[in-house]
Amino acid sequence: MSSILRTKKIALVDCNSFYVSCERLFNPKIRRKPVVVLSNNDGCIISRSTEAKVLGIKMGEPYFKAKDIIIKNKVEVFSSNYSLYGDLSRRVMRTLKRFNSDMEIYSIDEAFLDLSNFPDQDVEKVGKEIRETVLQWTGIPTSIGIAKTKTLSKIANQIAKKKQSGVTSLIGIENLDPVLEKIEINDVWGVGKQLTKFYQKHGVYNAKQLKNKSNSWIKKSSNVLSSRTAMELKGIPCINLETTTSKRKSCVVSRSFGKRVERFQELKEAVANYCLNASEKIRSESLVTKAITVFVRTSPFQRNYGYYSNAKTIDFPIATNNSIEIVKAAVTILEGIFKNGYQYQKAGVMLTGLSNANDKTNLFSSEKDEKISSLMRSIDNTNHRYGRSTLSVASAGVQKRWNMKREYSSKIDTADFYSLPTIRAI
DNA sequence: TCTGGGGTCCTAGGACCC
DNA sequence: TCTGGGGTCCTAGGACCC
Repeated sequence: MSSILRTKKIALVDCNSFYVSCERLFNPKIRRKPVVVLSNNDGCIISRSTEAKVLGIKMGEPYFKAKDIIIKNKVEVFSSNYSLYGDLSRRVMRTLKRFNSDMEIYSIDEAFLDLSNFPDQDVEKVGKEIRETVLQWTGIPTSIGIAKTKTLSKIANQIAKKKQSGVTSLIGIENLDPVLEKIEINDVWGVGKQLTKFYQKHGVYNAKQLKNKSNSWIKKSSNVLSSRTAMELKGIPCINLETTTSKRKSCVVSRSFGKRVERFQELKEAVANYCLNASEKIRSESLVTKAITVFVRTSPFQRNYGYYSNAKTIDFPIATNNSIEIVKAAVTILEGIFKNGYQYQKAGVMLTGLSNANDKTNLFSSEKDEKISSLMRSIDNTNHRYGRSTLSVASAGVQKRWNMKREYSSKIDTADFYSLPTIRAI
């Protein structure tokens, strides 16, 4: 049959409690215990094992609020270790690529696969094979949902999470209404807090009800994104698989401080460090930036003690990825927005209007530029070999009292050969 | 007294995602 | 006492132009 008549079959592979699973890989003692992983600065809970979810610990909950439950139930706590998670993520994605299907890496722990080339009746079996392979090769457990559209595969995935087999296919089911009826509106992909409120006001409480709303009503009262979501619930693909990794459009580096910061000098050091980090990132992707924004703010949770938040942007005359130039601009902005007498909690830099460094319009125009560019290259190489910030600029400082809090780090580095886990063949 | 209308481009802010 | 970080896209509204 022609490919036009063939149904789309999209699989969503999602790693279960990904960060927790990563930590468990290197620490078998916590396999069946409740475990949570904290965000930067040990601020919030961002990954929970099933056992931790059962205890009522909420996603995104501030750590200090959950501390009572955590201590009482001897929950294992970890500070986040992004280089470890990133490394394991790459291993999972490499394994998925072996299945030779079109693939979109959607986030650190999720990927969509196009399984349209398999016959309808085979996809569930294929799903199980993928799941077993990933588990065996990387040690990471996944859930897989398969359906005609991305939005439906998200729903299939939610169902798969609750099943022993970890795989759910909605392919070949004539009437999905009984399934969609059980999915609360806020659990639909693309429906957040605000839309949930809006839909509920209009009597839409589950996925089936949204599916049955008229497209024109949705478009008129919300926007095209919402109408796409509803179409996808009907089984009509509107959101394509993004198989080519397009270049990013912006780059943000921001951190909350381990301690409140009041002095300009310390703020300047922090911002300079974020700039070095961001410019190195865009250089590694051969990008240049058109503008930089710097922002500072005090804690939004203590608005009564004098809240202050400000941001400003500077445009570069010529798009650049030169650390020195970027730090200079950032410091200029900071001088403009810094105010004495506030306890700053967070600062960040944002590089926007990114474009390809090799574009004709961005060509280096002078010998001096060529020198700077080669200087940047050698800084990056040295830092890569001897660890970040071996080479830095003067304003970046050395004390870093504002640095993050990470009390519960597992200190596992997969670049260190001896901490690699051994995966047994089953 | 009374002051058009429509197009384009840009930006800030909001909403969403993981 | 203690509340993450990094993205994308859309829309409304202002500036500007003819």
